[in-house]
Amino acid sequence: MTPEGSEAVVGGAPAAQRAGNRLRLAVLDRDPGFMLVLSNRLDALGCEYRSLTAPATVDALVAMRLNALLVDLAVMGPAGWEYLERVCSRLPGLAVVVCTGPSSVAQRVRGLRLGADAWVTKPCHAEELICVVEAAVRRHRRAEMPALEAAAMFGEITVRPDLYQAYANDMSLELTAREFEILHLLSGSDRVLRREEIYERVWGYAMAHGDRSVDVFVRKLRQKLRSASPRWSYIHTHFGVGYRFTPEPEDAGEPELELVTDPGPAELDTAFAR
Amino acid sequence: MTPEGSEAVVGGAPAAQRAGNRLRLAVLDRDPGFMLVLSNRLDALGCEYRSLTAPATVDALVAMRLNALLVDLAVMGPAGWEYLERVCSRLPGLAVVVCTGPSSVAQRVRGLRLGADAWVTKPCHAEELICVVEAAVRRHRRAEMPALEAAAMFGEITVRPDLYQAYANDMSLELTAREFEILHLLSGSDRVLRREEIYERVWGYAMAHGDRSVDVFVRKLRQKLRSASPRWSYIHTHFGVGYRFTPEPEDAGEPELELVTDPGPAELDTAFAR
DNA sequence: TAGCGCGTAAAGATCTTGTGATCAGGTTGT
DNA sequence: ACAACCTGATCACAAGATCTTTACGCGCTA
Repeated sequence: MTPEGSEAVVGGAPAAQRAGNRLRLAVLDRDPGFMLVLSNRLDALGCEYRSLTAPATVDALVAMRLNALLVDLAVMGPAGWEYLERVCSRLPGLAVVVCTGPSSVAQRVRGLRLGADAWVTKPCHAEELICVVEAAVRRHRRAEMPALEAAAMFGEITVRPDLYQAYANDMSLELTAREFEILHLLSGSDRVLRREEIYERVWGYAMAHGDRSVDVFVRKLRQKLRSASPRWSYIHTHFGVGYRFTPEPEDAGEPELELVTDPGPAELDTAFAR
Repeated sequence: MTPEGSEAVVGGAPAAQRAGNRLRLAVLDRDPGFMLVLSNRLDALGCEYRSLTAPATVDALVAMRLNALLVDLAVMGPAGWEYLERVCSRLPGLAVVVCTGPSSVAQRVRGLRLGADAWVTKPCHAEELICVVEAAVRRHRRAEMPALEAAAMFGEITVRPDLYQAYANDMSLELTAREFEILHLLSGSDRVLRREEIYERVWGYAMAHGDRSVDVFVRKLRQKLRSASPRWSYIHTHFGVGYRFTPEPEDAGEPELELVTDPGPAELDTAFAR
């Protein structure tokens, strides 16, 4: 498994995944004719792609910042199944489409069960194949879409996705790229986010067991948030679960009437009663 | 099975959320043989499905609370395209799989571009078809996650899966992660749950013989529930069996006009009383 | 009434998180 | 190309919070 020439095509992309609306695809296949036809279609669509002739490591795939992976299992023989499983489990956010020669129902079922999003049998039309890939990517993207770039304000903090920065009283918090991504993710959701979830959506792949990266970044964020807006608290810990973002004024001393601070159950639009 | 989607909406509701992990599928097809084979597989998987012989309106589909729609475009003829487009655009959270007879590349491309998640050509194997549907749903679920877990109310208690917490009168019960998991599990099921069952579903592995952890947690839960909602009892012991969750007003002497909570005949402890 | 299951309570073990520091790798400016 | 600088990944440790285990006595069933 050689991570040949795995430098990312585009270096500067600050965001891991919000890179763009365009398809970023890697094709693992050794059929020159197939690649030629496919390349023509991909070029015509102005799609960024990279062709591989040997399986890339998971880390290499991460570095490529892909939306989708198109793979011919024949390239790897029996080891292909393991590879498919590893890629799908480590990169749950990556659309994986298998395009390979004649196969049995059992094989296709196995591939799909391992996490592949689609299975296309060769020979096939490039146009159709690309549609299948796009359909798979479309799904994943729907999750990212709501993270549009509208500025939002929480307490004294303003989050500016267009500037990749957050502010308090017109003063920048001087967040680094990753810090901002985490703040942006948290602030865009009013529920508790588990660490694994945060990691997966920011780093782009599954979190290793015992990784404390999220904690460390939350600490840095809290530090900067506190020094910019001392009277508010924003990121709340849910022990054993994860973190939740909600601007709350720091109850500084006098206990006023009740702390109705909990916005939770007040608005159960979807509550059921029995 | 008849297309009356009412039970899903009005009914005992808590089922709606618990079933969140399972596939809820509607099949729009007129081929009896196809349906027969497919039904067998779906039954074997314990999957909830509904078969339709005529296109349902978008609103009807919403009422069915589906994860996926499997459709044979042949049922509608040329109008099928328009239907496909409308369903896909109005219900972006629904996985739509087309399974129809022989088609041209152009038709398949059109279907996928209109928003279908996959296109399977008949004749096909039921097993494979279901895998394709599951792959589409799997991908979808990632995007729909936040909306899936709805809040639920029992007596004076509100359970908020999105906040990993329960409330009574806008006040948090301060449940720990594990306490919440158990309450969530219990409240989602009307029947008596054996200790082993609870343990296995919360801890994730089999309970050791003689382990009292479940009892201890039930005690803590009862304590917090009682102090937050003294006039109700929620977790009931079934001696020698396990526990059952049902909100019941504490009949402290005079029977006031209570909710329709009728403990009498409703006490049929069946698995389907809902 | 005897035996077992269950409620209750507390102490100890274990797991989580907060925090500061260090190290390696990449980026920027010259 | 080189070097200063910045960022992100890990580690170790401490403080808490939570979970498990154990013990005892009462209530339920037979």
